[in-house]
Amino acid sequence: MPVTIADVARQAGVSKTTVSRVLNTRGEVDAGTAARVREVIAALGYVPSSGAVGLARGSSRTVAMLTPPLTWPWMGEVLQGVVDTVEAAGYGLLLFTCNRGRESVEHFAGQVSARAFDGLLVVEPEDTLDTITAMHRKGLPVVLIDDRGHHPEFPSVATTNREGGASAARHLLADGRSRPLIVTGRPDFGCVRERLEGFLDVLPTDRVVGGDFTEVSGRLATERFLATGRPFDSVFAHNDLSAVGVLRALRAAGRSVPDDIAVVGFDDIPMAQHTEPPLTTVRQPMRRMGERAAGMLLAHLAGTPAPVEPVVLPTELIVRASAPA
Amino acid sequence: MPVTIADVARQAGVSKTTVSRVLNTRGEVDAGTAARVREVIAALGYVPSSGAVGLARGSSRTVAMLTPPLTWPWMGEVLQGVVDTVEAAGYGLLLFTCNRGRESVEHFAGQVSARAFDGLLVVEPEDTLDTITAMHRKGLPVVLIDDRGHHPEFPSVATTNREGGASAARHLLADGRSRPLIVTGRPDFGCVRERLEGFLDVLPTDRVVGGDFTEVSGRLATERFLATGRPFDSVFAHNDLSAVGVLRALRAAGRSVPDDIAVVGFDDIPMAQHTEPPLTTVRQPMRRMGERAAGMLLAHLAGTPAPVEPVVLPTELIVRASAPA
DNA sequence: CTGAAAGCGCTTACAG
DNA sequence: CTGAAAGCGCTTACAG
Repeated sequence: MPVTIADVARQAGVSKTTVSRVLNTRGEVDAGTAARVREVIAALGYVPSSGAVGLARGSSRTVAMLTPPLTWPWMGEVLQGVVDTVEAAGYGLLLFTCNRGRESVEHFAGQVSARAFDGLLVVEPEDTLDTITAMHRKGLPVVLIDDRGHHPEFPSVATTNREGGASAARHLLADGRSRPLIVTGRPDFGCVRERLEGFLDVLPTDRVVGGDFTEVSGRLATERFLATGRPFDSVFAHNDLSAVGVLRALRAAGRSVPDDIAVVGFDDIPMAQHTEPPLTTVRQPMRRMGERAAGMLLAHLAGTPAPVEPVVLPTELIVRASAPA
Repeated sequence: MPVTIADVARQAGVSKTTVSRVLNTRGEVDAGTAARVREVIAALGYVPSSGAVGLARGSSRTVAMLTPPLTWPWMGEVLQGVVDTVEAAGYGLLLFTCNRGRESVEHFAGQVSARAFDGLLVVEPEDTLDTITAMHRKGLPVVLIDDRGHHPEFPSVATTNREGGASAARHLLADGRSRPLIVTGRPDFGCVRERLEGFLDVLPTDRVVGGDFTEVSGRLATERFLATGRPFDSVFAHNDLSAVGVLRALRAAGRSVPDDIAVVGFDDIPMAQHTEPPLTTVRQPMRRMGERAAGMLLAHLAGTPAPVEPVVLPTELIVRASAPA
């Protein structure tokens, strides 16, 4: 039998109303009374039932997060940033991935309708965008962490993809590399276009081959380009995973990195430190993006409306052996 | 204004009791009445408020998970296994990491007392073990995913560390390697002792150096051992991260892998496929461990008590280039 | 088969 | 400064 507000009230010789008041630190309580109530609370180890509080107040002090597969190499950082921020605010975090298709989307939608949480954080919505849009229109506060598309309807957090691409180009240029090969991600992603444009602004080239962010695609793209015999002295891969494939293809072809070819990736996933050679890359501040998005959502719930314009956090070039300074 | 059970009752011309009965599919409702109520529910898009249901029933249909830092390379798999299982059961998953010391442990403890969830999954409890034990004694169902220590008080899921160590030894032996070096993890972890014992049973050696599961420790341990000049033809590292350090030290010393030295790790983190050469390793079924632990907790909540003995899932040797067959 | 009423544990006008 | 009462949206004996 957990202790309830009624137990505290009885024990302290006051009404439940008064206990509730000291709980919620409303000023209108006699200092002595308040002290006595607080003692009883401590003595009994009383903690208000979150369900009951939620029902009475009409909010749950819980936010939800909807993510792509958690095995993506940078999800850990994003999640950790979100969890830390949400925990620090005294909120709970409900996690959904909708990894199992329709059924899981429905379960998720059900939780929304059941008012199980007050706000929602979404990472890279893909096939859930319609569902989320509908929820948002019905009044659910939503913040996106999204690089792929631009959804002006939602507050969002992104990163400086364009400047990130430019920084990669400047780095290669400073090292005297003038004939880069670019291995892109899927061209329908906004981040891919921005990374490409930023790079091309600084270091124009027509050596551009398409990939899809997987290691295999990086390897194949490199092999295909090598087969053409066109010379190149560096590679800018649009994410680290495909850069790993690039490194592998270059090694298999007997090209030395960075002596023959310098390689720069994007993301700075944990693996980037451990490739051979370690990968120079444009770091996305995933943890800070998570913190920031969570902060915006929490602020919104507290009454501060989220910014209309996307919040854009800076990338940072991390120089390692695959493309030294 | 979300629609409530009262709206449905009014619209269908029945009492809230009856609506509740069809919601919870209790048999004692006239088929026609039930059908009518169901129509109204669909028409109104009614979903019961989870908070109100929880309060009335005294349970939340939510489980919590307490994890080490989410940036650990295998946490994504565990989490995904848990999320999938929990979602499929129609439960919510509340995520805690207690990453910020005392304060976050207190927040977590508060949520427990607030009965925000019905059961708890814990991954590798370290400094939270006391807190968890106390909660468990007060009646909170708990399942551990834990390799490190053995806590007979809790139901738990682990993996065949001993057999995993043995399989690594058999693999090396079959390849004609008879002088292994072992780079261990922290000796106070149960999994480390088991991996060591399993290996030594098959392939005894006194070439054992201590590490702590980090890449740096693997590198330093290897460097130190190389400095002694003692010959060895293979390395068994107690986890993949330290195996990455081993590979690096060997390369720096000009030893070829696997020609001079074969290397076997443990875990099969994503990075293991991308090292140079790719890492042969003993795979822990992290996702299935997550699924299984979640399944046990859910079953317990549904009335099937969890097994007293730890559930032990099999490891699997993954052969790659660092120690070919 | 169905409903009125009490209860889950809180909060919040309202009155004093 | 304090309390009685209603209400949040459900479920569940109890009675019929």
